[in-house]
Amino acid sequence: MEQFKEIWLVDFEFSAPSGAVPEVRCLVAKEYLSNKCIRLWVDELGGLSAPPYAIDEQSLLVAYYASAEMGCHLALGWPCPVHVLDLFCEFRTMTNGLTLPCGAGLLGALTYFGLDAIDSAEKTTMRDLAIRGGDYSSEEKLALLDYCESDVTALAQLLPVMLPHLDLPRSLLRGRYMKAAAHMEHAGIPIDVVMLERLRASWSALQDTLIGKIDQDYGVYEGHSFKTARFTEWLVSHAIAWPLLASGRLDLKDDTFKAMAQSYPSLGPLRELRVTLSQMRLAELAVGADGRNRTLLSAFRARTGRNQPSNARFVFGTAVWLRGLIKPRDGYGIAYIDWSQQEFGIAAALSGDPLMQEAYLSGDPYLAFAIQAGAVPANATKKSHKAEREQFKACVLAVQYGMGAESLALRIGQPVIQANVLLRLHQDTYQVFWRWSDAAVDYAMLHNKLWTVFGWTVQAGRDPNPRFLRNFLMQGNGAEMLRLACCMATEAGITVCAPVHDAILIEAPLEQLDQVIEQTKMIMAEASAIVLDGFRLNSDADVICYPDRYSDERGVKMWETVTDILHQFEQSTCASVHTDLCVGALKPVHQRTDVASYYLIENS
DNA sequence: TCTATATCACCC
DNA sequence: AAACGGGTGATATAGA
Repeated sequence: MEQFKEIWLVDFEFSAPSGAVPEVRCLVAKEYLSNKCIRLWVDELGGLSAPPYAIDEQSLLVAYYASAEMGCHLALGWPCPVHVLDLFCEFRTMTNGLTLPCGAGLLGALTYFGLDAIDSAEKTTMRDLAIRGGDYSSEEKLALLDYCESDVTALAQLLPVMLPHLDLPRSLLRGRYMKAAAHMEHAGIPIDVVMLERLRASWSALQDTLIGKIDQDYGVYEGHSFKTARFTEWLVSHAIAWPLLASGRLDLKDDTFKAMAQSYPSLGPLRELRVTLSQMRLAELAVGADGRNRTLLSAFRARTGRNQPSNARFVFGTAVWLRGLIKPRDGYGIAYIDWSQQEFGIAAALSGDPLMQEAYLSGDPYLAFAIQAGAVPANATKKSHKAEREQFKACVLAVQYGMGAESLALRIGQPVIQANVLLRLHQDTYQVFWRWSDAAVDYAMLHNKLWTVFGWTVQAGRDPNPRFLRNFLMQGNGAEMLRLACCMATEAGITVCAPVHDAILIEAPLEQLDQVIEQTKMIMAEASAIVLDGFRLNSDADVICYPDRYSDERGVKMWETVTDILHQFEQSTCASVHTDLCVGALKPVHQRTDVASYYLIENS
């Protein structure tokens, strides 16, 4: 800490409307060494082109949940500090895996260290005041500034208590990521808002249409709700025995439906309907007035250190077909760039298994594994041995999650004995990896913790899940790699729209797109080499140029289903409004009883 | 009618 | 007890 001449404890109050960048209300900054304090309301901040505190190489900014403070910097057009220490990140990694009585927020950290905390009711009141917006009386301004200062005071208490626990270079690396997170949260993902509005306008009617035709034959829906009681009646009247859960309720998993539909084909359409409706989730997608999907990434929220944005608000958390809403602005392109077989590569590098590394570097680890295991000839290709490759791929993924033979067998539709053979081949082929993996579990059981290369730590806790421990070093180090790549890319001035666990979405003007993609791929390779001590992972890019929209092959059918029905609606509306123009050209939607059944997706 | 719980489905 | 890692969230039903 001696390296810093100034240490600024900083807190902003702001509101963050859904999909928008933060609206700053006020700022309190206190210099830890001199106790100098700055309190400013937003009208005094707007004129500043940089923060009223030092942000150079010799200064440190300390905050709790610094992505918020950095987001305020960006909203104000201010540069970010060179060095950020985020006590939230540090508290998370110190206590990761423990159950905390008061959570991992500022109050939780204060409580954990036995420090005085303001009560959470007051916090809520003040937060509501910040969110309210509009005009503030001088009393309200004073109250909000006082509250803001109380959080800064809390930071001042927390810092000396936490400092002895910190590994500063690594802490600063996490702080660095909070800056990157703020940049990504600020950039957001470009959305086709016209299509979004069309979908929202017809959302309920779309579901009516989908349900309408199919449910005629079953009568198990009430409105948009599947009713178990009605389904039970239907089963009784058709003399079909249905699997039950331990609780005695019907087992309504899609897998069960799938299996039952094999025996009773009349169930097929109902299953398709249930699958389709389950993908109709759009509710809270957070899109700002400028058409960008912005939401809290919730950095370091997951036990593995991953980001954990809300699935409802974040377009990469919804059903894949809705990614069709992602569309670059005029003149721009976007690219989704992901590391190829990231976890396999991490396992190969960190375990030091030479055969696994060789398989990774071959470019097709799954096929390479099959060849190394002697299951296919050395000259086998993805085409010539498709089925075998699929099984070895499933086996690799199974191993990464600690899957057993029974589950793998179910997954690949093979007898358990075949799944056992595959798993045994993995153990025999990658012995070095298995020794490393076993050692990680043993270590965690003995010493109660594991950590990533940059010190993100998890406590095993009592009765830890050995499959979690086995997976942690791959997932946790994958998260490190992603964070580092996001830092490097945002610092290079690349517009990173979002991180997606093993991928990042970038945006650039069309004339620079190819170059930016190359640069990003280089950065991702570099980030992998830094995390994996020289081992470089490959990456693949999906490129989307205006006026195209993002499309994920897994969601194409559903996208077409929905947009086609949407067209029917809109044409029928058009027909009623402009009868002259449309007469004879269209049938009203209620006559198109084939629509729902025609467009429903097929069983996979 | 509201809330809690169980179950299920989605994402990487 | 189960045995697929990390998550969030919607929905149906049971219970207050």
